[in-house]
Amino acid sequence: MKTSSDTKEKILDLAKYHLQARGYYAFSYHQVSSELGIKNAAVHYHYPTKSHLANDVLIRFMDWFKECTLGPEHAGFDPWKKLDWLIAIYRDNVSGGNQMCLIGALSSDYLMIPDSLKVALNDTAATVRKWLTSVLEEGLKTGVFDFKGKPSDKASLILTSLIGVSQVNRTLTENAFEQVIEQIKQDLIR
Amino acid sequence: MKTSSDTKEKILDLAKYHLQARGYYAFSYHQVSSELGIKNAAVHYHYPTKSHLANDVLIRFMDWFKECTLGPEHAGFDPWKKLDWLIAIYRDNVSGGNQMCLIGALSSDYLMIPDSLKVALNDTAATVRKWLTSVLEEGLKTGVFDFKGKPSDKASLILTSLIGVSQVNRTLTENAFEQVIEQIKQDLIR
DNA sequence: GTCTATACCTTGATAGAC
DNA sequence: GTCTATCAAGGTATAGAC
Repeated sequence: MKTSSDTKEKILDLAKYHLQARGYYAFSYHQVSSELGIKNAAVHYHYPTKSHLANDVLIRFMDWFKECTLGPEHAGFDPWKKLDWLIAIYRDNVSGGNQMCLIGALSSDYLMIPDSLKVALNDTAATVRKWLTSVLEEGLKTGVFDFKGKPSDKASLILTSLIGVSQVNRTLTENAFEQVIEQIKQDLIR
Repeated sequence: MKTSSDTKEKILDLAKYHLQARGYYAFSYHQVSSELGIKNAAVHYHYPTKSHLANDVLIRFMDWFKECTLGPEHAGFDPWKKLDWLIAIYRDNVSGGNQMCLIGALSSDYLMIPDSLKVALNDTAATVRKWLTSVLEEGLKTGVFDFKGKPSDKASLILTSLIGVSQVNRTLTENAFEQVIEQIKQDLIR
C-alpha cells in the first residue's frame, strides 16, 4: 500500500541529507524536488515553508534519538558501547558523503534561522548533551571511565569535538575524524 | 595620509566579521558595502569576486597567525600561555558577536566554495594544527602537560572542539564555551 | 574609487489548473 | 498530489559615467 506519507518521508530523508551537506541557508527546495522527480511546488504542498521542513527533520531526529536511547536494546549497553553508538552516528555522517552533524549544520546558520527552529535546535542539542552526560556519569561510577572534571563539561567537550570534526573533516587532514575519536578514548582511560 | 588601501582594509575587516558570523554562502557583498556606506559595485572594484575576497581574508589571517606564533613575543611563552593565546582568539570570536571560527565558517560551506579557496583553507587549517601539535609536544617534553595519546591527535581534538563550540555556542547551553575550555585544561593535567 | 544602471540567476513562496 | 505559471526578493557580477 502506497500511502500519502510516502513522499513526505522521502522529502524528509532528502532534506536531512542536504541540510547536513550544506547547512540550512544553502540547502534549497530545488535540490530536494529535483532528486525526487517532482517540482518545488509539490514540496511546498507537504511543507509550506523551509523552516517547517527543517523543523520536522529535526523533530524526527530527536524522536529517533530518544527512542533509541530509552529503548530496551540500549539498556543492555555498557558506557563504552553507548559512546561507540554515538560515534557511529557521526562516522556515518562523515563517510556517507561528507555530511555534517545535523545540530552543527543548523547551528552554523543560527543567525539566519527563524526562532521556532531555534527552539527545536536547542531542545535537540540539550537532549543529546544530557544523555551523553549520563553515560559519562555511569562510566565514572562503574569505573570503566576515568577522567578529571565534571561529566557535563566532558560531555560538552566530546560533543563539540564530534560536531567540529564532522564540520572540518573535509578541511583538516586526511583522517581527522579517526584521530579525534582515538584521542577522545585515550582521554577516558588512565 | 589616506591611502587607497584604507578602504580595502576596511572591506577585509567587515568581510571577516560577516564570514565568521554567517558563513561563506550566507555572507554577501551588500552587508559589507552598506556598512561601509558604499555600493556593492565599489567592493567589486577591490575584490572582483566573492572567492577573491574570502581568499584574501583567509590569507591575511594566516599571515597574522604565522607572524604571531613565529614572533619574538611568543618565543617567551610557555606552553600553557601559548594555549591560552589560542583560546583567547576563539573567546574573542564567541563574545564579540557570536562569531564562529574562520576555518569552521568556511568549512561548513565546503561544498559551495571554489577549489582555489579550498586550497587556502586547507593551508590555514594545517598551519594552525601543526603549530598546536608542536605546543603540545613541547609541553609534554617539559612536563607541564600530561596526557595519553599522540600530540597530533590531541591537537586535532582540541582544535575541533574549539571550532565546534564556537559553532554551537549559541545553541548548546548558556556557557558551553567555558565548559569546554575547562575540560580541555583538565585533560592536560593529571 | 565610487557611482548608477542593469543583466542575469536562484530562491522561497503562491495561485490555480488538472 | 502534482503540475504550470508566476512573483518578489536578493544575490553576483559587469559596463560605463563621473
